[in-house]
This record gives sequence, structure tokens and C-alpha cells, in this order.
Amino acid sequence: MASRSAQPTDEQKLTPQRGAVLRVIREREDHPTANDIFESARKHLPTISHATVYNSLRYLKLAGLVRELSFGDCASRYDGITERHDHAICTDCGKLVDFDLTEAADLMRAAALKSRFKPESVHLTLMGVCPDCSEVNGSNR
Amino acid sequence: MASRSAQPTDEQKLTPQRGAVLRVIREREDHPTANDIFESARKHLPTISHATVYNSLRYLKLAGLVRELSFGDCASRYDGITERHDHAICTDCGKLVDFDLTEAADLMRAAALKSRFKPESVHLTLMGVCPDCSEVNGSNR
DNA sequence: TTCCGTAGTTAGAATTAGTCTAACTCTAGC
DNA sequence: GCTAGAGTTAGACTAATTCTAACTACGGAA
Repeated sequence: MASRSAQPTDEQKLTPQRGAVLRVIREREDHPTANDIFESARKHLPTISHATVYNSLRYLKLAGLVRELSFGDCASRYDGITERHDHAICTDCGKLVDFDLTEAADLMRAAALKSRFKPESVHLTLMGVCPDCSEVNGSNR
Repeated sequence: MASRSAQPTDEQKLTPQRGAVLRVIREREDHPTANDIFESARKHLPTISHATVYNSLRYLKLAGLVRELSFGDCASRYDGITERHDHAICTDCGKLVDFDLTEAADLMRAAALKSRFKPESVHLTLMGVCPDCSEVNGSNR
């Protein structure tokens, strides 16, 4: 996120700290926790504090630049891909993989009908065994 | 422990503490957090400890008697309904509602294909506005 | 029956994630 | 230079969860 201070938009608010947080999330293809981000951001910006990382994450989330995910383990994870997509979690090694289910629109409609909610977004999580693990474990699973 | 020492099955392991935890989860139709469960279980079993509740929850989860859910707020929630079902979360009031999407089997197949995972279960979360909230807020939303 | 090992429970300490707060810094407008 | 506002910082605080070590109950072997 560079330079351009022409328009007084949200971009103006992308301080060095927020930029560093965003860069960390975008540079990693895994889904780091807030703490992972803190550690990595400190490499670029040694004085950045814990609270700033959380503030930045909240800001970036509101600005729609990152997405917050949460799975069983209490620590939120962050994802720089902001288009709608789904996740698969390996029950063996815990790996988290992105994929996109094109049926999502239909899905949301069906879910909204069933639940009688006014739909905003839908998110699907597949629990299963990832290709690596199922290969290692062979057929005994 | 309750009587019947006939079959040495899993049921043998349902100690009073675990029974109390299970009862609490089943008696409530909301989705209590571990702490809610701890508080309620203490009413039946005043000496039960925090760690025992967590141990029991882990045991019950492994035994397939309860399900753990997790949403943004760090505290896991527990659900006594063990049949597969989906959840809708109100973005306005935070209410969590169960529903069942019959398309789930197809869904899982499609998701497994896309992600190349060996599927075990699929879980769908609809974010949206619940009937109550959308009624209150009327059309200005 | 007594002893021993195992499983489960207990209390409380420790750890981890995340929030809060008050002081500090930077920048813009006066 | 002074002031206000936004953002940052360090560190205290809170809540969720796990760990640990001592204790208890119970079943099987001697």
C-alpha cells in the first residue's frame, strides 16, 4: 500500500503500523493468529506493541482488508483474501486450506429459507483429512 | 456412579461429574460456554472443579455425546444435539439458531472435491439478521 | 483382607488470547 | 510555540483454557 496521499480516503489512515500488519497477513499464505502477526510485524517494526496489532486488526477488518476466522482453539486467525471462500480443516494435522464453493449463492438462499434469517454471508467448513495426511496414513483410516 | 455395572462399555465411564456436565448441556436449549456449564454443574455437584468440567467436555466430545462450537468470541460453546446440523448467527443480537440443511450430503461431496480432502463432516454457518431483529429494525436495513 | 496400580477428581497455578488504560508522539491548525 | 486529535506504546488486567500435583475410589493380585 504505497504513497498516494491525494484523496483523503481511508487509505490516509494506513499508518506504518497498520501497513506492517496488513503486509504480514498478505505475505503469508497460512492463516496467522494475532500473536503470529505480532511476532512477524515486530521484525519490520520492532517497537510495535501488542495492543497496536489488535487495534490494527480491528481497523483492517472494518475496512474490509482482512477477514477474521475462528476455529476451536480460542485464537482468532486472519486471512488476507477478502473474497468469499470456504475452509477445510484437517482433523489429523490441523491444516487449514482455502477453497471456493461455487454453489455458495444457492446455499445461502437455502440456508436463509430454513433459518428464516435475512442472509448476509455464508461460511462453510469441511472437516476431514487432507491429501497429505490421508496419503501418509494409507488405507487404514 | 449409577448402578449398572453389567456391561463394561463406555457407559461405565460416565462418572457423576461427566453425567452432570452432560445433563446441563442437554437441559439447556441455548449453547452454553464452558463457564456457563461449570456454574450450572456446580448447582448439582458443588465440589466439581473447573478442570473436571473441561476434562468432561473433552471426554463427552470424544464420545460423540456433545459437540463443540466456536464463534468469534474465544469461548467455545457446547451443543447437546449430536445429529449433524447447521447454525445461523444474528449479526445484530448475536443469537445462535440451529437448523438443518438437507443438502448437506451433496454439499460435503462438492466441498471434498474442491478441497481434495477426505470428508468427515461439513458445517455451515449463516451470518445474517434473525427474524426478531429484522422485524424490529423494519425496512431501514 | 490388604496392597498396588490406574483412572478420575480436585484446587489452584500457569499460560494464552485479547482488552483496557494512561502516558506519549506526531501532525495540523491556530 | 500552544493545543487538539488521532494513533501508538507499555504494561496491567481479564477471561478461557491447560497443566500439575496431591487426593480418592475401585478392581485385581498376593
